[in-house]
Amino acid sequence: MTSPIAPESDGDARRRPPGMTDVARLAGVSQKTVSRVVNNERYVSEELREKVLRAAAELGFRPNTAARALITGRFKRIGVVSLGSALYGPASMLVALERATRAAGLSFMVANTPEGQPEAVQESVDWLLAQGVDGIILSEPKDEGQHLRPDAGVPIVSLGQAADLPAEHVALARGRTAASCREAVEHLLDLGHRQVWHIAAPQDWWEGRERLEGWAQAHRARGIEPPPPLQGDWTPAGGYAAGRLLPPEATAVFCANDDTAIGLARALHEAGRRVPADVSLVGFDDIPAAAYLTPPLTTVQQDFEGDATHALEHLLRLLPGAAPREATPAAPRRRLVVRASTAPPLTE
Amino acid sequence: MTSPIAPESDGDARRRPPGMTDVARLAGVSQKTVSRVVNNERYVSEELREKVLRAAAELGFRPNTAARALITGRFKRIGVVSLGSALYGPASMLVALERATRAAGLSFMVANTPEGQPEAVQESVDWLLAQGVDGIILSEPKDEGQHLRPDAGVPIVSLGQAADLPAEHVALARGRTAASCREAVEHLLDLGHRQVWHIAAPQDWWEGRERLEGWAQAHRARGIEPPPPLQGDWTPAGGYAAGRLLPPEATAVFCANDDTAIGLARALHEAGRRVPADVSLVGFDDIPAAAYLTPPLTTVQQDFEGDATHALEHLLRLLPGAAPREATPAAPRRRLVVRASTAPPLTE
DNA sequence: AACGGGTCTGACTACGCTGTCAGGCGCAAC
DNA sequence: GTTGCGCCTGACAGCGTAGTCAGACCCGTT
Repeated sequence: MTSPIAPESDGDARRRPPGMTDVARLAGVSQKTVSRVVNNERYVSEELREKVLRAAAELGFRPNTAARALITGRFKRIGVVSLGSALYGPASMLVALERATRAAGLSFMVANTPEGQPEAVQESVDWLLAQGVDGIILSEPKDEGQHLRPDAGVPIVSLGQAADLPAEHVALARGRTAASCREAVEHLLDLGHRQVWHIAAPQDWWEGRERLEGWAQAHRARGIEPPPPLQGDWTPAGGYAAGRLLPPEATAVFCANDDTAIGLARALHEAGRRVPADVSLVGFDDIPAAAYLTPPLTTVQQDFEGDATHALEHLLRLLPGAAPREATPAAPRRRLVVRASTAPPLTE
Repeated sequence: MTSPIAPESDGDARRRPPGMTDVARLAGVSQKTVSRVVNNERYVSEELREKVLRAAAELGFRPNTAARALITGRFKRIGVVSLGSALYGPASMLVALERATRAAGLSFMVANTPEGQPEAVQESVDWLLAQGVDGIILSEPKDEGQHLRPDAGVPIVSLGQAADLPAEHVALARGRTAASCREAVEHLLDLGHRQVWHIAAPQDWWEGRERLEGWAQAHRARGIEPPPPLQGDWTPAGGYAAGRLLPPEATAVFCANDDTAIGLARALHEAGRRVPADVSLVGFDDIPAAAYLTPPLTTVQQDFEGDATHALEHLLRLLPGAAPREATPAAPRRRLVVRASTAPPLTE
């Protein structure tokens, strides 16, 4: 700023970050050779390789992903559509997906669906496509993913059901959740309960529907008519509200998730009904707090890491140029964790 | 597949997505005009604009962000370094940051730090820089962010303390958490408790240190010597373990977070001590379950949305070409929510 | 009639990188 | 001595977009 006339003084000019050309000049090689070193291509002498690496380190060179993506047409990035929610389940799934993605050398971008908008999923997909992704995972547990335009141009897989997608784009086997729920309800029936009530998740979440379905299946398999389901909303508040509607003759309840069970437990406590003596409770998720509630909560433990890895591998298999991968090691498992919130019904 | 010899038949050839050139050809204009329309530049006649938009829609044109980033040098993307954790606090902050970022028209990329690695934060920052971001927010609540190389080339702001960063890169005022904690502890002292115990978070988290600091401050302000803090780890399990070490004379405990309080409550229950009659409990976070525990938990409610918006605006102000923004509307607030887990000590 | 300025449009170029291709070298096979 | 083939290197083109600049046109003013 000493000489107002000096054009673009070199001092504080916003200098662009170094490129391969700069590295090449410093190392005394061609730009293409730098490219080869950076990408670990064959046919570079050890001598030049080291010279290039030294020059790159000295300049603090970082390859420009935009330029690379422009020419290769690949972003090495996958997008995830998720409900914007800090609920334990969705949040854990996101963490697991991020871990799996990065382990695969890909980057990871989330788009949360604004709540309550009918076209929210399509909008998030568009957003991800606009940002540039090679594939999309719908972690969105609601139904809105059912109506996607088919012209995305990249593979899309769903963690659950999504009517519009071809069957091979559904990453996790349908009915898996239902089977776990069925097991949980059977545990209660085995204890001697005549029937098991259910505080359901919203039925426009497919995950919620599956949990209800498994609960109903367990009854029907034994020729029992399930009681009418109560309506929850995944939250403790919803569980509490539903709990106040629970009829006095109920002796066992299967909740759509642990948070619901917490709310229900509170409602029961206020009504003077003891858990598990008067009412047995089963949740779903095995949140960290579940083992430390009073009483500790019987629940179904999920395998988010396994699910995430499974879904990602499924997606990678659909990507162009996918190496033919061997069969997925093992389907993720869920298991019932029996704690003190379940007991046989009181014999009167 | 009918003719195995046909070289690259046009049918299923992976055709690249349409570009501005294709749109231009269809609309009968130059590529530059398409660029102008897409970017809402001035000096395009309404007639051409509509023709271009029609052509773009017909081809399903999506601007190529890689090419745009290549030429502008900006990615319109910010990165967030976070602990990979589904803990309520971190997860809520991520959701809030995503929302704020997208509202600002930017995209958003998370890098979770692998646990337990000393250089984890630097590594995540490098990862984000390699992906291409215009700025970075450290949501990482641990200390490892203190030793960042200064040559990032993009602005970095921290949600908390990070010794290496210039002061103006710390987005949230230091001591804010401490003040809230102090208020929580004062609530207990005001109820008549002689002293308040603390189950601390790990002290290599600055957030954990601040919570301990506020607790200690509340004592010292009244000339009381605080009891030695017990060591927790944010989890119910940690709270439970610490709770078993809580001396019998303790009548009030301030927990580093709600999960810790849940574990502590369990330990107290097993020891036959009632909450709040024998021991009062205060948590931190106001997780959704807090109001539905038995007893409902007194706790400090956070303002993740506010914090996220605040931090993002702080970052945007550091970006080159930042419009001079008016002062941030209002500092995010936290407030104490008093529920049934706190009461005066029993008068013996 | 000539001029100046605002409006509109397109040709050209550069961004940083990877793909393609050609060429030089050394070595073994004929 | 020639040929052929691996190994190594660099020149060149081009990915899809935005910046620059020149030019065409229209208008109102001198």
